[in-house]
Amino acid sequence: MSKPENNPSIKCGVTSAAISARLRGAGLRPTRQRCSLATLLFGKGDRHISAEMLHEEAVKAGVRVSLATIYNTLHQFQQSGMLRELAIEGQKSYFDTNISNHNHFYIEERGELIDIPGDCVRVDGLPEAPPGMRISHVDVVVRLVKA
Amino acid sequence: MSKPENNPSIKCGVTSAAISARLRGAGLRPTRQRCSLATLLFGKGDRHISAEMLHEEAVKAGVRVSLATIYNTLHQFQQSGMLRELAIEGQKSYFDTNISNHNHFYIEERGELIDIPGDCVRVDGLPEAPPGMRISHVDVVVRLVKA
DNA sequence: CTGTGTGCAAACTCTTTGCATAAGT
DNA sequence: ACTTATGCAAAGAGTTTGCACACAG
Repeated sequence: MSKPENNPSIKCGVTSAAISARLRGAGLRPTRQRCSLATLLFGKGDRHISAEMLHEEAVKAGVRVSLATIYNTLHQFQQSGMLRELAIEGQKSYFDTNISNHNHFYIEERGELIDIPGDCVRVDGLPEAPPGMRISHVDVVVRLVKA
Repeated sequence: MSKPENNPSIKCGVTSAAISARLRGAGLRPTRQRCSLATLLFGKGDRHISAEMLHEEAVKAGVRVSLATIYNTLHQFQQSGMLRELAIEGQKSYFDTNISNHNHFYIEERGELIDIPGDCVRVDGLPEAPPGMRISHVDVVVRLVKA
C-alpha cells in the first residue's frame, strides 16, 4: 500500500528498507521475523503457502522463528491485506501472496493449486446480496481430476 | 426371509424401505445407523451440515450413534454421490445434501451458508484443464460482509 | 525505558484409527 | 455363520493460547 520513496540506502535485490516501510504502513512493527517472512513470502512472485511450508522455508533460510509466530504473522499480514486466505476444503490453511482478482484450479488428488488469471473468468447472473450485506469477494475454484 | 423392514424401535419412519433401497443401490448395507442418518439428512430438504451438527441431531432424535460413525457415514455418502463436501475455509467440514449444480453465499462473520440456485450463475472464460486433467466441478463462493 | 513481539509448550478443535463387540444377510 | 459396521477411546494433524523473556522505538 505504501508508495516507494526514493531512498538512497536501498540496494538491489531484497530491500529491507522497502519491506520495513511496507510493514510500517500496515501498522506492523518491522521486527526481524516479520521482515524475514515478508521477504520469503513476497520475494518470489505469486505463491500459495501454508504455515508449515513457510516455517520450513524460514528454517532452511536460517531464520530463527517459531511456528506460533508464523501463524501470528500470516494472520496479521492477511488482516493488513498483504495476503489472502484461500478457501479450499481440508484442514490446512493456505495463503495466497497474490491479492489481485484471480481464481484457481485445484487438483484434489495432489492438493495442488494453480492460478487462473483474473481477467479470464467472468461470472454472470449473481443474485443481489441479502439486505444489510454486500459482496466482498467471489471465489471460483475449478476442481480437476484425472481425465 | 423377504422382510425389508428391520428393528421397529428405530425412527426410520414410513420411508425406511425407500431409504434402504437407496443405500443398497449405493452399495451400502442399510444398517440402523445409516438409515437413521439418511433420514435425518434427506428428510428436511437441502441442508448444510457438519459432523458435529448431525451427531447432535441424531442424539436428540434418540438415535444411538457415535461421532466416529457419523464421520464414516458422511464420507461414505459423499463417495456414493449422495452428499457433496463443501469447500469453505475453516477447520470444520460441511456437507451439502443438495448435490445438484448450485452455488453459495458465505457470511464469513457468522459462518453461515445460503444456497444460490444453480441456474442463476454463469461462469464464462474458464481456461482449459491442463493436459491429462478434466474439470470435475466449479465451485463459486460469494463472500458477504456487512454493508 | 516501555510496550509490543516472540518462543515455547501445552491446550484445543476437528478428524481419523485400531480393535473388540454388535448387527445385517 | 460369515462379513461388514459400529462404539469407544486414544492418537493424530493443524491451530491457538498464556506467560516469561527479548527486542524495537
